[in-house]
Amino acid sequence: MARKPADQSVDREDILWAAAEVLHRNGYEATTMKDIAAQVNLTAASLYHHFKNKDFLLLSVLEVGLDLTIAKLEAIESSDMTCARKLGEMIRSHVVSVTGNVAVGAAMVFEIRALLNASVAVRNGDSALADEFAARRKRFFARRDYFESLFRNTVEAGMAAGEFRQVDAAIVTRAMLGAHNWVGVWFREGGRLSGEEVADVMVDTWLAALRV
Amino acid sequence: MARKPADQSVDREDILWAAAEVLHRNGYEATTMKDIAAQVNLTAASLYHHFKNKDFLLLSVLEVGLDLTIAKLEAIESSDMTCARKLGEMIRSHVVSVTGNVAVGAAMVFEIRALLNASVAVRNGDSALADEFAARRKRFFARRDYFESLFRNTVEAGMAAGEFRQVDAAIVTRAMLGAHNWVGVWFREGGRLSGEEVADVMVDTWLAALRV
DNA sequence: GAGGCAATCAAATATGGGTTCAATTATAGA
DNA sequence: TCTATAATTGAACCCATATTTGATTGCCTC
Repeated sequence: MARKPADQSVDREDILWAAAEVLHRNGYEATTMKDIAAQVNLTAASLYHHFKNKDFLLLSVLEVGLDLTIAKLEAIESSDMTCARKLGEMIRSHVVSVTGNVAVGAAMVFEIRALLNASVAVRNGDSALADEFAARRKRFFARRDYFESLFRNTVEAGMAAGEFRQVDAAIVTRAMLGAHNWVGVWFREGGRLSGEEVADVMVDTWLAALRV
Repeated sequence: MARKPADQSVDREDILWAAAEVLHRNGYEATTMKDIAAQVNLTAASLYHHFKNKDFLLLSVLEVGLDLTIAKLEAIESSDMTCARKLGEMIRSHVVSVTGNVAVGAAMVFEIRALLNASVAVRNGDSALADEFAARRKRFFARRDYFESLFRNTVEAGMAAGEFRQVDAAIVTRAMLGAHNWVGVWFREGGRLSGEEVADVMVDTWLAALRV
């Protein structure tokens, strides 16, 4: 009943992935600290050694997922392909991310509302914690907006370059992201199509929607 | 502290809409019976006069939302327009539903997982209730599949008729529904575009994606 | 206007879940 | 080898929440 041997100990990372997994299955409110802990063979109490509380844990999951996705997108954006190529690669990358790690993908999508309501710190009356959380949450949403802008900018650039037809880039971008996010809901490993194949269909669909 | 005068009494319907509202704001698990009750000036206890328990209440909300949407879609499907016209109308109808009643729309989307996990009856050990719930839930999911099929069939019919290019109808349909569902997440009354206008963009986008 | 049903509530119950705490042990470094 | 630190735990705490119960009162019908 104490520290585990080094070869079976878990770190922050492990907990994050486990949490993503459980979060995907149950949703934030329905996910208990015990559930998450069980996934890594810990007790609920142990989680508090790694995270301040449940809200921070959730937020960390979302941050990690978002960062991973953004990193891939940035690499594509800074390449020198045509806008159409770029957009295609971005779509593929996003969809593959979602299918490859449904947990994080779905968490990203569905737990954001929980994040908005998050208020454990407030309930506790610990205003320092509450402030820190508010700040991090704000940063997260800013980053999510940035994520969205990577797609939107590419769409707009493509229109400017005459590669795409004229559309309401903001709405079309959100339609696109909605379609991708939704994949995390219905996609099942071992189904008719692989993640790559779903991604192919998406790329084809959106490029068709935008073709001049 | 008893029955309210007839002119201010609430019925099942009122509670359902109120619940949809709160559910949209907070999500299933974070929504308390008290929250819902407050929305209609009742106490939590009173809700149990109208619904067996929280799970049944949620399920009822989803059923109502789905039924409304399906009714509109069926009317369109049974008309004698071209497939393209039909699909356009279906998209418009769906998107307008979502923007016009974000509560139900979002509940539809986001609370389905809660529905999957729903287990109050089970927790209670009341197996009669559990069975009844399981049956209704099953029916709900069947109906949701039917809802999806209304779109998919139209896409397929359009392909067969040569109105649409050849695509993976199943995936494209889900992409479409994902895009629409997502509208419930970001749409805000009083934003740059009205619900109708958003619907227009969606129609345009999907018909473009499918045009030969 | 009496009886019965419908709708409501306050209060009590039970339980689950987040969180804290003090104690315990592995590990790394001196 | 000794010590400080990191990781982990069981148990306790506290509170919010779903649900039950029994009583109360408006309303409709005969």
